[in-house]
Amino acid sequence: MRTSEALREIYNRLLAHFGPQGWWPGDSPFEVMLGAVLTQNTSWQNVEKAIANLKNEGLLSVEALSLLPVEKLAEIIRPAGYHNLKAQRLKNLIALIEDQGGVAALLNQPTAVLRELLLSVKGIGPETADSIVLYAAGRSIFVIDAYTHRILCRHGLVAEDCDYFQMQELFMDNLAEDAALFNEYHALLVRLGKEFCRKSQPKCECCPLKTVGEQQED
DNA sequence: CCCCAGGCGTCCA
DNA sequence: TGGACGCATGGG
Repeated sequence: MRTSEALREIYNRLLAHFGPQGWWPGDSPFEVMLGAVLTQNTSWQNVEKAIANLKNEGLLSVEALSLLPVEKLAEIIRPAGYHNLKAQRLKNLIALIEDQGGVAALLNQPTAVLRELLLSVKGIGPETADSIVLYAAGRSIFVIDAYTHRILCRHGLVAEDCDYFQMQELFMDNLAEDAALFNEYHALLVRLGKEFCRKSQPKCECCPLKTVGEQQED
């Protein structure tokens, strides 16, 4: 089975099994950007608490967060974990947004420029940058995360040492360039990961993908 | 008690 | 260039 066919088959099965995921969970591009930083190595459940705190404090704006001392911000986002680290990272992101003339102006930059601007922020790496490019700006870039890596490895589609950009190329070289497809695909991989492919479930039994790439039928 | 979660920067060989 | 480590809260 060719790679492009296998990736399509995986997508079709995930969509049939789970249905559309409606990502990203967030009410605005700005909230998506904050969530992308807050969810670094952290369960979304904890991120929701931090975002709820920000909303309750009326801090879900560039202006409010810009004026807020980093120590205060850290306390408010404490449930998301690494709060001191993430408070500074959010501040760094806010500084970029202001420097670029606001959220809309930043997100309207050409995709490659936007990506480089985000990566220039201390505390924003490939996954966080790509999450913002795809889910806040709506550009067709494929987001890779720990679940994606684990799923691809466990199904023998990539080697264990396959890095972020190799996995990203795997998807982007073998799928139509379609932001809606990339959006749903990544969300479905995370859904699959949460339910069937956590570290504590090494067998991946009952996984809806278990025969993809093999010759046998279901 | 343990392990783990939608990463990233730093340090060191 | 790449592997180990710190960062930290909350759930199972």
